[in-house]
Amino acid sequence: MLTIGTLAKKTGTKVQTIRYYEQIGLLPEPGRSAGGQRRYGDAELDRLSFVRHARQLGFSLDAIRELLDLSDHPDKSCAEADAIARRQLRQVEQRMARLEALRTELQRMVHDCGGGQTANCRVLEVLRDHSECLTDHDGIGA
Amino acid sequence: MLTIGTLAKKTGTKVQTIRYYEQIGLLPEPGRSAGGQRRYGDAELDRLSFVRHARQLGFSLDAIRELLDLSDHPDKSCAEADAIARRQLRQVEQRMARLEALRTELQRMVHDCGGGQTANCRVLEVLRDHSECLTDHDGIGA
DNA sequence: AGTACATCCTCTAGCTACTGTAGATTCAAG
DNA sequence: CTTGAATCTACAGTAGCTAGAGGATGTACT
Repeated sequence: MLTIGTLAKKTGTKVQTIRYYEQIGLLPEPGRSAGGQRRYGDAELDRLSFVRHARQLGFSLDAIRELLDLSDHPDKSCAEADAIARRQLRQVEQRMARLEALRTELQRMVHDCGGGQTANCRVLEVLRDHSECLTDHDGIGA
Repeated sequence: MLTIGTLAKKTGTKVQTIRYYEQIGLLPEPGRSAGGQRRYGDAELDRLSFVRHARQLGFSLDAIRELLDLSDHPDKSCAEADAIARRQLRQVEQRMARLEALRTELQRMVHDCGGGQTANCRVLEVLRDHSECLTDHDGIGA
């Protein structure tokens, strides 16, 4: 039986995050010690590892909820899990494309910066006037 | 003189977002009409455009605050603005590297999915067992 | 002048995915 | 039996907005 701290260490999760996952129903309520502290078994360890791994791959908690549900029903079709992963892949590719454009623009900004005074700073100039951009970036950072 | 709605349209910002920027001190309090509605001039339009453009390039509101401050003092050294932009560029490059790893992993997941039952679904298997990953992805989505 | 309707106002709450804090309790080692 | 680390609950806070309620204002038309 694992304490919440040990589980946290084993999965690279913060203790509070585990309690948060329990609160939002992503993890089941675990058993408790006589004194009321949470005690976990291997099933919970596996489930939390699954969640963390999916988070590292960028899946949202909602998507993970769906994946866990699929994982709990081995007779269901694989198609749904595949669809979720494909959706995730598309998102990742979109983010990469946006970042690519941002990188180009930022590189140009810092490259052109002569290091003089802000009055004619390239960085600020570009920010002031979008028309100076060579790329059409449209998304926010992510 | 522009109403908040017109300013919103011209800058591609939501009305609430403009009020939010004002609230957190990113935009100055504008003048008001007799009835108490906000009225904006060209200075505000420029400032908001600057903010939006920087946001599109992924700068945080805190970084934008710094950049605006530099922009307000044309005699200051350009070095700070350059440093902020370089920091941003580094972040973008880090995010890209992480996404690259995630994309590889996701591609492998969906490619290997045979479309059978979830019991032997490749997607779920990979999520269950990190050791099946070829890449070491460590960041969350962004 | 009256009326209809879009836009505006303030205020509050909600979103994602956590993270941090305070004050009290429990556990394990010596 | 004490000490100190870990745990408990509950609540507040983070970024960067977004949405809604309930009411006031602005403008165009008759």
